[in-house]
Formats: sequence, structure tokens, C-alpha cells
Amino acid sequence: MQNQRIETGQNLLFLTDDQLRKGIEAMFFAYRGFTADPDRILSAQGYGRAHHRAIHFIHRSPGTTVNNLMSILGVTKQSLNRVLRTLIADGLVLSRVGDRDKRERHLTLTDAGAALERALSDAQRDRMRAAYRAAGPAAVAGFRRVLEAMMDDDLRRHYHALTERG
Amino acid sequence: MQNQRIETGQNLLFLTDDQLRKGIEAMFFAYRGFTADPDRILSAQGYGRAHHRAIHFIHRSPGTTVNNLMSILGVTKQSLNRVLRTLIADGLVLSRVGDRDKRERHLTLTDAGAALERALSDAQRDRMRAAYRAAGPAAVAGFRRVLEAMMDDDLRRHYHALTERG
DNA sequence: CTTGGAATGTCAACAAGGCTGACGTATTCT
DNA sequence: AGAATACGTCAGCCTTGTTGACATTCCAAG
Repeated sequence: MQNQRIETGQNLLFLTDDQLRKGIEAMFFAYRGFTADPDRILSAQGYGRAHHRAIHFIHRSPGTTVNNLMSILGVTKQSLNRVLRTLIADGLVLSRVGDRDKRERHLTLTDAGAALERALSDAQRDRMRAAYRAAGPAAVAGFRRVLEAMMDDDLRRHYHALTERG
Repeated sequence: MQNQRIETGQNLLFLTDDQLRKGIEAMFFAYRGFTADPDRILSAQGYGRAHHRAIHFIHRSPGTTVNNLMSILGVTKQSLNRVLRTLIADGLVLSRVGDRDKRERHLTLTDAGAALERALSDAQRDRMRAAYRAAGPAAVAGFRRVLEAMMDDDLRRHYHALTERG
């Protein structure tokens, strides 16, 4: 397994265990950087990463339901509810009863919520922009291709549902 | 900010907020896939991601000290110690007093620890290999370049220290 | 030799944020 | 009318992070 045989005409040395390990460790260290800046802002306000995720996806899909958010975030309604409760109580998120289906709650950001979202995504985008700029457009395309191939099928569907209409 | 101006001669459309957002969401969803397979193995054994990380880096740097592991993992000694204690008690990790400096503990995997490490990294590599294969060598190079640019400086040093000698 | 500081371990307490299970309520569908 | 759905909530448990305090062991400098 360590030295792959050439299966097709192209060089498959990039599939050696060593190359894969480097990718694994790169993901680990990069994800730390990826979350570092928002984490600082959040902890200063008494929030955590879970709040960030909720705020991000409510911003991306205004009026989304609790159920939909649950499936995007991959957490139980109890976990999500704990986060939403504080965000609603703090006036960052608004929950209004559905028109068609009154069982549903539609979630949107208030002005204060949108302001925090902006602060968080500005910080995260700054780092991402620096990384993109340093790596160049071709590298960015490859970056996204590998990440997409790494996702579970249901998460890839969520990813596409978000990006293809934004 | 939404529409970047052309700064150099090349097209900088890949630095738009929209492109950055897609990268951010890709990181989020991909990281879930990245950890999904090891997580299944771990929870079946009563362990968590923290145990995986400790086992991974002890495997990568046999004989490493607690201090070094702390700085790689970015957690406090108390957090790390709790994980190490269970791994040592379960016979997966061996802690032996240093020769030169007897205050230090040098950590290595036992045979059982190495077996679990193999199971975990096999699972994680399988997914990474599938993603690499689907994306192709050029994409993989870009993937690694962007991730590296995303790391904090001190983490990038750890990353290089690991990869440049393995 | 003594003492200061470094490396490690341990105890306690706490918080975030996952989880399961159970229950209640309103609403909608069949 | 009864089943299913969407949501909220309470209770309890787990992992994994945090601080703070304190003991031990050892190296190294004075």
C-alpha cells in the first residue's frame, strides 16, 4: 500500500500513504487556524462555535426552519435549541411562527445578529482571503475540489444547495 | 469589497466575498467528513477525538514529551493528562521517564496502541485517498497550498517539523 | 549545598456543547 | 378521530476544554 502501482497512464505518487498523511495533518492544523479568529470574537461575548454555526447558516438561509438547521448542522434539536434559546433571548435571532405551517418556526437574524455575523465572517474571510491570495487561483480551485470530494453525500447536498443559489 | 478591483495583472475574481464564503463552507462540511470515520471507530471503543489526536501524534513522534504534545495539540496539560491517563491505563500508550532529563516523560504506543492507530488512520486515509483520486494531483497540490497558508505561524512550524522529516 | 525554576502529575470545580429519553403542545395530514 | 410532524423543554450523562492550587522531582545557577 505504501508504494502504489501505476494504474492508469498518469503518475499516482500523490496517492502514497505519506502524501495522504500530509493532507490529514494539514487539515488538522488548518482547521485550527480556520476557527481561531471567530473563536476570539465569540469568547469575548460569551458565545462558542455552536453559536457561530447557527448564526452563519441563519444568515445564509433567512427564514430557515429549526428542522432544516438541525440537518445542516448535524446536531440534535436539544443541542440546537440550547444555542437558539440564548441567541433569541439576547436579541440576535428572531423566531416567528410559519404562515403556511404554524408548527414551524422561521429563523432570521435581527440587526444585532447581522452585526455579529458580519464581524465573525469578516474575521474568517480575512484569513481565507490571505490564504487564497498566497496560494493563487489555481490552488484555490484544487482546494475546493478536494474538500468537496471529502464530504459525506448528504453534507455535499447541503453544500451545493447553499452555494448554487448564493 | 464585494467586487475586488484588479490589483495586479491577473484576474482576482477568486478573491470575491462569494468565493471566500464557498471556501469557508467547504471547510466546515469537509471537516465533518474528515473526522466521521475515525469518530465511529473511537466511540465504539469509548474514546473520543482527543484520544485520536494524542495517538496520532505519539505515533508520528515516538518518544515525544508531554510538553511537546501539549504545544502541538494546543490544549492544557490537564486536558491532555486526562486523555493520556486513560490511554496508559488501557495499555495503549507507554510513558517512560527520560534518560537525560528525568522530569520528562517520553510517550510511545504499545502494540495495542499501534493497532488502534492503524485502524484509525486506515479509515481516515481511505477517505482522503478517495478524495485525492477524485480530484487529481493538481487539485491536491492546490489543496495543500491553501491549507498551509491558512495555518497560524506556530502551527505551520509544527506541521513542517512533522512533514519534513517524515 | 541550597535554592529557584522548570516539567510533570493530580485534585477540584466549572462550562460548553454534544448525546439520549421522555413528555407536552400545537398543528397538520390521513 | 387518530397518527404524524415540528418544536420546546426538562433531566441526566459524557467528552473535552478551561482555571486554580498544590506536590513532586529534578536541573542548574549561585
